[in-house]
Amino acid sequence: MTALDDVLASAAPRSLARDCRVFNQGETRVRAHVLVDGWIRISQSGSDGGQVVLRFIGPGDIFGAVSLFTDRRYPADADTLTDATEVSWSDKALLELMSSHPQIAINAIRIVGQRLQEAQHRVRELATQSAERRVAHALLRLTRQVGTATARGIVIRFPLRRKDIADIAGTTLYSASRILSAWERAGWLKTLDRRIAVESLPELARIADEESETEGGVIAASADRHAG
Amino acid sequence: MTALDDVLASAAPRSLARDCRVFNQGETRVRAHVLVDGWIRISQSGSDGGQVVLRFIGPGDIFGAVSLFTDRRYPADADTLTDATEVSWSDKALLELMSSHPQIAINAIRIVGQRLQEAQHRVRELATQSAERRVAHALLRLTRQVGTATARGIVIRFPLRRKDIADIAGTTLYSASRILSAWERAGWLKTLDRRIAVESLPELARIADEESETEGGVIAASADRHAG
DNA sequence: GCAGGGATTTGCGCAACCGCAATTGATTGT
DNA sequence: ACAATCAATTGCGGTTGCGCAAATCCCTGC
Repeated sequence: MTALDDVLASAAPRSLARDCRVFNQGETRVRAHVLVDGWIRISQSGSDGGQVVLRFIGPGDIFGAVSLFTDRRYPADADTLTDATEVSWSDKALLELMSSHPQIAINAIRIVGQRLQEAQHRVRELATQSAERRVAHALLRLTRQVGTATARGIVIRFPLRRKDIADIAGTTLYSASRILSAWERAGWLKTLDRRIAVESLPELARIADEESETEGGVIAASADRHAG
Repeated sequence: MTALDDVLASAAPRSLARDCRVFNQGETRVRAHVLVDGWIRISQSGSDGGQVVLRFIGPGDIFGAVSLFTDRRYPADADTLTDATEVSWSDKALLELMSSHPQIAINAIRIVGQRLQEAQHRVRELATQSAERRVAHALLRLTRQVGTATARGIVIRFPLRRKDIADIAGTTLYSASRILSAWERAGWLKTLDRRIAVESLPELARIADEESETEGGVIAASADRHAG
């Protein structure tokens, strides 16, 4: 029997409607999931109200799997952003698969390792960079991961509220709103029906990478304009 | 041949002096390391000056291994905090070990998975909590990971500068200094020769967990005292 | 014991950013 | 079409925390 046969034999498929909870942070009946179709948001919230979006899951991505190896509780919430289809495996099935096909385990290390590096990169960003730069980075990553080139610019595949952007970039609803509407004013992007269309990637990249040479972001610049 | 025999046969041991660089961020001759003895600091710096401490490595911990599975560059710097001994494996040796002993790969997933969860937890902390709370959390983690109970309280095993604390908690040298000296004034800890001794864990835990009910940390409280 | 150099503290001013509150704009259900 | 709900914007004031600069502390080497 090939690895693929084994994998498929033990998989449990499921259909999910839009805007529904796939699993809850803290839940203990953990399974390893792979998204076949659609989009899912993984977010974590603290005992205080604080919340962050950890990542977006697209077709082909694994999610919820790490918890099988740690404390057997999901570390975050998963919500569908669109209609979606997933398959999942029990801990027992997954361990058997990995034992008989070590390459599966090795691939898993690659994936988890990449996410670890991303998370650590994000830790540095949050610890050292300004809110505006973080929003710029967040948008750049989104365009790369889930952007579609159109006549209006690069459109992000699913609707995002200001609060979502804030939770991705690690700032507040208000700051996110101010930053984004400043960029709209500058003509670098547009939001239409919660869907963000980036029209000038280079400008965002400039904000994101700038050596903070007191050139200031758009917010500071527009404040100057009011004063002058 | 047992798994352990295989592992030992392909290991390369090395001795390291204190305060020396084990590997550099970006280096491409990557190996998987295990620390046998001593302590190591893993830190990441950006093209701007920004720097964060990602974690401390103690006896028995793996480090630098994830890079074998991702882009084959170390994602951070590693420096010894004490004299140390490590063993390491080439990518080839590690992959062979994992292929012939899947349990090794599965254990690796557990370890990387735990670190991923820690990193994500830290992302949330940085995105949502105050600098003072983050310093409190950092100290609590340090006491748990590398604390020794003594007559003077729980002492952290290796010397830490204020800048180190700042890089761990994601704040600045100045803020870290103000926060820690406020806590010293309150009698909750002492620093002696760069070594921090925590005398009142409960107070730190209170700061770390408080629902931010405007009870305020020590900094705000002492400002009040000056004003009053 | 003394000079030198890093580490730390702290006053001060300032920039970033938070968050309420009020308004406007958009979306949905009946 | 209209009310009700939800999202977004923005003025304003307040807080946090950054960061320079100067003073002090403390360790190390001579």
